[in-house]
Amino acid sequence: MTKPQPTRKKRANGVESRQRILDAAVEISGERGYEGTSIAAVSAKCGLPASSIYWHFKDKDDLIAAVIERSFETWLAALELPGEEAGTPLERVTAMAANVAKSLVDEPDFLRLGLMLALERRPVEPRGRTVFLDVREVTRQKITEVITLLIPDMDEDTARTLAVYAVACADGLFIQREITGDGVDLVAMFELHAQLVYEAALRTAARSGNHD
Amino acid sequence: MTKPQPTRKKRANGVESRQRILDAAVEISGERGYEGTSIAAVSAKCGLPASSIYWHFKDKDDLIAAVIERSFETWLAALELPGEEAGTPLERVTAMAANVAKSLVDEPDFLRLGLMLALERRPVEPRGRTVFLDVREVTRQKITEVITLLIPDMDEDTARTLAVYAVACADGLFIQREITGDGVDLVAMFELHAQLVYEAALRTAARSGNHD
DNA sequence: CTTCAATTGGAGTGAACGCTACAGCAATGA
DNA sequence: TCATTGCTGTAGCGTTCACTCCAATTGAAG
Repeated sequence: MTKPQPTRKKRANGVESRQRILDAAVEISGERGYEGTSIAAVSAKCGLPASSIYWHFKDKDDLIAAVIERSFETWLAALELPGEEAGTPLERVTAMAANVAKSLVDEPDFLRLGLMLALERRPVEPRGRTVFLDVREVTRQKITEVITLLIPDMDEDTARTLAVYAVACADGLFIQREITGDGVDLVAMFELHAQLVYEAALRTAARSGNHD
Repeated sequence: MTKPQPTRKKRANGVESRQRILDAAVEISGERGYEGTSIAAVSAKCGLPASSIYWHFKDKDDLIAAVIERSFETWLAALELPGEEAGTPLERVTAMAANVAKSLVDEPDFLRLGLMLALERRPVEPRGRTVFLDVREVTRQKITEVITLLIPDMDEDTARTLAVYAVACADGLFIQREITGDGVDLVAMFELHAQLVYEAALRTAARSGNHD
């Protein structure tokens, strides 16, 4: 078992360096955006020369995309709906929202960078932007599933609209927190948001259900 | 009346040039953000040399700030609550939201730039960022006034929280539209949003009102 | 016509940008 | 031992950046 894969982990320094570069890059790009992220700054922050960065990543675009890709799993992990034993549907939904909010407070760089990329309109779209939009799309689908799971009466179309609305507002609340800092309780705001959307969904379902 | 101000408008070309520079700058900065806005690009788009830009504006920071300042009034104009003759309170609120949405669809550059500035965290904060945050704060106060006007029972604190929530979600919905393009109806989304917030406000007021 | 201030045009500054070339080095496999 | 591989260090390439200098132009005022 010591040498079945001869082409693996010959030098462990490589993967660690890659992480250090990504750590530096996520921080800087999360603060300054795409154009504001200079290779020199990333190099200075991670302590590795520019040539090392270009050994690990094809170019700046590739680096930014890798930054977002790495945060993907962490992000999805926070997006789980607690099981039925966790309480009423409303409690489960608010708990899920609080979970997401907490992960955003802990590591805001990912979403901050993603939203900046989403807002930018540069002639050649950075790969990181499309990757982020994919993440967002997966998120939207998960929310849609949660809605249809908790409110089976609801038709697919309304559920999707509500999910779009829910995700969009979540982005806005995140930005609000970035602006106001600790002055606003993101967890509380997310819980309020989850409650409003959930109640709106209930009312909508009841309305369309009564017509049959 | 033809020459009471001898030091005014000697050469009309100046003010027009200033407008052309700002027109170019709002477009470019709305697409590429602060760092992505190069003086050379603005110069090329407005047809004036860099020296003219620097004659009208102190530096790049001053230019970006001026871009936001100029959009201030246009923005506030769209933020008016229709009078009582316009219908029920809910109709008035949704009409106001639709109005804002329309103005955002027409001229998205202002808010796109503002949100990018708001998200960025550069060592020396651009003046344009603080100007935008001021605009946002005025907006939030106006929304607060609308809520307390339409629902007098509501206490000031809850009204403010709801206003923060309403403005934040509006930003998020705008971003959603920027991502999805014409695939999402921003006006409809804003109307839905206004309705949800209004109903939530009604329920909150009723709840606290019943306790006395 | 002369004067003068308001603008424009163009050339140019040093610094920072993304990125590359290449030598050097440490560990591995033969 | 020695060539190979994986990664680092240095130096520097061409380009673009924000910004400046200053001569030229233009319309109004005296």
